Amino acid sequence: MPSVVEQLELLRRGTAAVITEEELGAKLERAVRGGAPLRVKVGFDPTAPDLHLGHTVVIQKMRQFQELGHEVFFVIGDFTGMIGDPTGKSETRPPLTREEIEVNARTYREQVFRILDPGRTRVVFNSGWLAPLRAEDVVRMSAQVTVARMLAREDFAARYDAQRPIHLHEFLYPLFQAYDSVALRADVELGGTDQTFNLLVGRDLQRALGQEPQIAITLPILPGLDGVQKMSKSLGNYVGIAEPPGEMYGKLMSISDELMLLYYPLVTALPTGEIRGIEAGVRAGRVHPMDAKKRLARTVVAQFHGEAAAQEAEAAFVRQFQERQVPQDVPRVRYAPAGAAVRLDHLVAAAGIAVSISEARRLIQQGGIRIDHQRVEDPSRVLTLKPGDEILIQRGRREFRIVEVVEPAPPAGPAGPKSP
RNA sequence: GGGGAGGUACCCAAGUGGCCAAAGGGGGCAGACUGUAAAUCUGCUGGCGCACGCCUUCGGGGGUUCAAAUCCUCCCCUCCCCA
Repeated sequence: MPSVVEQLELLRRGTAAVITEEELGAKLERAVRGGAPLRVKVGFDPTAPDLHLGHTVVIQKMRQFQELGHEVFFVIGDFTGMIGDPTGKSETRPPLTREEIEVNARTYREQVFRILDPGRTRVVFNSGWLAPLRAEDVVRMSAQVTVARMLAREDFAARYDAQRPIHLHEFLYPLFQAYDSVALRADVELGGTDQTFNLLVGRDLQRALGQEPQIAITLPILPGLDGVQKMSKSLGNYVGIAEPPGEMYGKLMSISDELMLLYYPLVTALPTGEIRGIEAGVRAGRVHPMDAKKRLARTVVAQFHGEAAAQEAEAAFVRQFQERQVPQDVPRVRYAPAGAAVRLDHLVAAAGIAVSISEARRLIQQGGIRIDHQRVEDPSRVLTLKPGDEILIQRGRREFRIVEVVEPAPPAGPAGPKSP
């Protein structure tokens, strides 16, 4: 195990706060001497079926602990998931069902080992110790925190001020999370800066129950692709770590230059010096921001899919968006028209590229649709189709669909239910 | 337990009998500009019909009216103040 100084140096990197560094040093000191590795805990709500880049900021820190020889506990909050973490939320979350939690937990597990070392990760479910708690235990825990302190939390305060509901059980969330630390005898808990309060409650509860308090390490929250709100699945501004390389690459290329510079230190493992160099180059105009962004996208894709896939994603990106070529893997849709004559708007809707005929009409009228590379403007235009025809439909710049015309369906009617 | 304020489309929010498929903003989509940038500008943003037409939608049910998001009634939900 590396020296305390070396460990501290690495672990401190990229963090928002370490509460407290002295205590962390002391714990590391003991670990180095006695050899007992630190017990590092991170909790995840099994709400999002997809892990995204935002999660990886924390997961990469977990990985560092592992590399230093410590033990990492990946806590799946299957019990607390039924409450729903109110952190940062402007309203009560709907509770998850047992089944949803199980499905989500499984996907979590699959995804997290793209980064973590399975050999040094203990995946645990907090229902294991939370479900058996007695009312008495809950009462005792609740006595540790005052309502005023809860209301000091910005998210709760905001809701309170806005006269929005805050349900009593939401107050229990930080407590239960804190109890996870007690149950695991955690030495360290990691989380985003929005978790600060919860992590601190963990320290309080441990102290109250006679344990040495954990070190709370917070990491910056990764902004979403919009650059405004934090990255989250439900806001749709995310890059999932299980997404195909092309998707990932494309999403990263669409972010603003400012955001790109912010992403570099948070989502890549590139050496600090190198990142500084890129930033300086961009700011001085020596490096074209687009090239810097391509590098970011390539680096991230390579992290999850390998170097080859990253190269391929970049090549495909250049072909499709810079050279304006049609991508190779255009989804194909079979279409059985009711007759030989088909109106454009119907065709576009049937291809699944517009959600309704009305939407198709609007898109066409606005010049957003190309048929076989030709922009079309009259939604009422009639095409004559025969089985075997193939039509390339393009919506905007990034959506393509190839419609294969097949034998007209029997009487039933047109309707082109397409494959997913 | 008493008093008061509310529930409008994806979100926020106007609208208090017909001119309301419902102002405005956000978000989203498309177009222009570009580096798929971002920012900005323009258009669109319930469904079905080519269309001035029809259908569904203002917490839920029932009612008044030629006509309801708007009036009445019952129910559900939220917030505030007092106890």
